[in-house]
Amino acid sequence: MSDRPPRLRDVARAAGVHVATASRALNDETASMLSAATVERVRQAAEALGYRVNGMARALKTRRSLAIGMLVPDITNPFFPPVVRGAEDSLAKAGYSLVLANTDNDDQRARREVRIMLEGRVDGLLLAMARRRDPLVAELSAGPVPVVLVNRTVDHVGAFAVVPDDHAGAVLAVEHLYELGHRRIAHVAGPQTTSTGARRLAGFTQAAHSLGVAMAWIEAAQFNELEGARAASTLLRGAAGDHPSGGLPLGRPERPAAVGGASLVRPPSPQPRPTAIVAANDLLALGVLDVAARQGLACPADLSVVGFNDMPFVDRLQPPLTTLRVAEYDLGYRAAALLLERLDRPERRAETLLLTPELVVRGSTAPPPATIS
Amino acid sequence: MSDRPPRLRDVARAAGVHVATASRALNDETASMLSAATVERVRQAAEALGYRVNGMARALKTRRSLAIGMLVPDITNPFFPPVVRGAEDSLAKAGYSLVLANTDNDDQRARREVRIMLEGRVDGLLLAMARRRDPLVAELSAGPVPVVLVNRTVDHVGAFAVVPDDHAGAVLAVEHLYELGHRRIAHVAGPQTTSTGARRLAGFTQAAHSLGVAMAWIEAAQFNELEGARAASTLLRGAAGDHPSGGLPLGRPERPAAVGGASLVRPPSPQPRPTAIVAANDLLALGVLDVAARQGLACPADLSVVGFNDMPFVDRLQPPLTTLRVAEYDLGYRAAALLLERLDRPERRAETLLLTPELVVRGSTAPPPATIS
DNA sequence: GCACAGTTTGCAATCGTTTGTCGTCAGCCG
DNA sequence: CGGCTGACGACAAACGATTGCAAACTGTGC
Repeated sequence: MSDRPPRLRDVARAAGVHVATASRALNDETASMLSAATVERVRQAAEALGYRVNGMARALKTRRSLAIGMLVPDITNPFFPPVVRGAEDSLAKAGYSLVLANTDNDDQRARREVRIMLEGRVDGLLLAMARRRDPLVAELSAGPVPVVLVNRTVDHVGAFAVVPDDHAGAVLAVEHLYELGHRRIAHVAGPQTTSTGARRLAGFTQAAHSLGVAMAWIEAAQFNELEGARAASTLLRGAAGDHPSGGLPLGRPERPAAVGGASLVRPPSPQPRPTAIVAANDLLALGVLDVAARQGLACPADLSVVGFNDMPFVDRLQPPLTTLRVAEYDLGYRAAALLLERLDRPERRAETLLLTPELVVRGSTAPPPATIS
Repeated sequence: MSDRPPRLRDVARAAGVHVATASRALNDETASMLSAATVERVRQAAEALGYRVNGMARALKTRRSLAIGMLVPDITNPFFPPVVRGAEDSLAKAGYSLVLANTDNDDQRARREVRIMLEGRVDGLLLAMARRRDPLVAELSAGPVPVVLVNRTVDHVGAFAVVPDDHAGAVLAVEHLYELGHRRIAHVAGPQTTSTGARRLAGFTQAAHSLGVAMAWIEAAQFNELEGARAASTLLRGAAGDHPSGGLPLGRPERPAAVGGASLVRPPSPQPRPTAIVAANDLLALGVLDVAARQGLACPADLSVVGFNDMPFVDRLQPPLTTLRVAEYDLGYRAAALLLERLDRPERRAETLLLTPELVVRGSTAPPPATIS
């Protein structure tokens, strides 16, 4: 208790060898240089003394901390725990530790955390909070440690990233609604500063356009229920404008003018309201459902709603939410695996891995109400 | 890119001072030993070179890594993210990093993670996975770094812990049901190997006893929906036994004999089924609701259900769940704060902080159905 | 019996800081 | 003018491992 923990020197002395020999004996890669007897003797001594290698000293010498830093906007958002879990499992398997920090989408806080992590000499960074043009991500990518983006990526080419195929997912959602008979579909888009927000919108508009359905969309300022409700109340105020010319450039929709946090592609006009809404994620969908209920619209009888992500427990809502399942665990797992690979092969070329979402049809989508129109 | 990052030596040379002087200039506590001019000159040089202190070297010298390890059973369980978040916020404020690992309630995995963390020389440990008699926790408490338990504690006295007042919470739940008119109340108890499971059961039985209501309870093997369903199906099979003599010793109920993972305090007898069920946590409550629905029992008309924890989204279930809100964020925040204090004052005496839960009445509880009995 | 090859092991430098101790120098008072 | 007192800053010794290189030792073949 009072005496300090044993050092390698103590082990060496106990085993009657030099400290260098002890080091080699304890290290699996170098143990083969030594005779089996010596290795055994050293290991016994280490065991007996309760020796534990000093990671700081080792890291200082080897320039490897065996730690990876991960930045998420907010672990409290139900989307992220599985991602973190996947990353942790992947890293643990390789003997790495996960250092976690929340950024709250706050650039200042993110920079602070990054500085601490970099000073702590993490070997790499997993970033789940990237914006499409993110100066911090740009700096970091040019920095001393390899970076892999998760879930959200940047517009700039040349990043390492593991993200869901947002575009394809949105197309799936629209096609599903189309097949049910919907011809007026709206989208509550996520913040267009994020790749997820932008690509889902792009997929939505492209699918709507190529299927020839009337559409409208609004950008939510954040991925949360409040913003979802705000957007929905505009969309459902009989305000859904017909927007047949909506094909935006694939994957890079232009940013619409924002109006008080939410923006309209077309000014409200006395058009019939949409019969279905695709939300850019489940949290937004929850907001939509709230507003619909408040306005006396039954889901799915009067309004179909599709979410995105298949967060835990959305299958237990009333009605259970139709949504796009993205393999969150895999997102984290693959991203961490990619990062670990890069540590070994630094010359590796940039690559983006797209994970295809799966449409999960539940109770919140149904054929549109029969109308005279 | 190709050249190594600048070292303190480089900064010192650029500023024209000795490396020791540079070190002091960059350190807020020691900067006062130097003239203002020198400090300024060194800081300018550091800034210009983009100097970043090498945490490994510093940690090696100071024996402080500025990192805290945290072990949770599974970050994917919605209860834990707020706890982790609270801990991270608390630590970040003090300049510490959070190293996170999942144990899956697996002792082997936990030991592995702990070893890695200790080798990485974390300064302290936050443990959210303790069992009532946990040899690992015992070893760790006697180990080289301070330990603070979160959410779950151990039976052995002398631990540092921040946990919800489980006993009081369970009493609140029973009293609430009693006031609604319920006189036959059952409990789906959590695993009795955990303090949360045991103390909630103790509170339940004590309250039931002192109010003189008929009660029964079953132990679930784990805190999840499946086990909740299993327990409920037994409890609702008209199998709820009258159990007036159930007062168990306060805070330390004896472990009942387990029967295939779930155990009955009394063998099933043809008694009327309970009109209300208190579940030891929200996940178990979800399982109860599933079974009730499957058996055609309406909640709350035929059966009232109370959960525990107020997990995210249980307010959006149908019906919204009545539950006990424990301040999860605070749990993590306070635990981390306590740990940090211990780092400064190692002689500090053990203490347990109990956070009182708050009863949140929602739609899943109502007066019992009027019966002839 | 010796040179040589091959295997083991020891030596010592190094990683980048922090910090106790000691010199130096300027200013001030007597 | 000399000695004393602080204030600054430099020296050098750690912290505990890893690793290139060289020495020592073992056995073998001639």
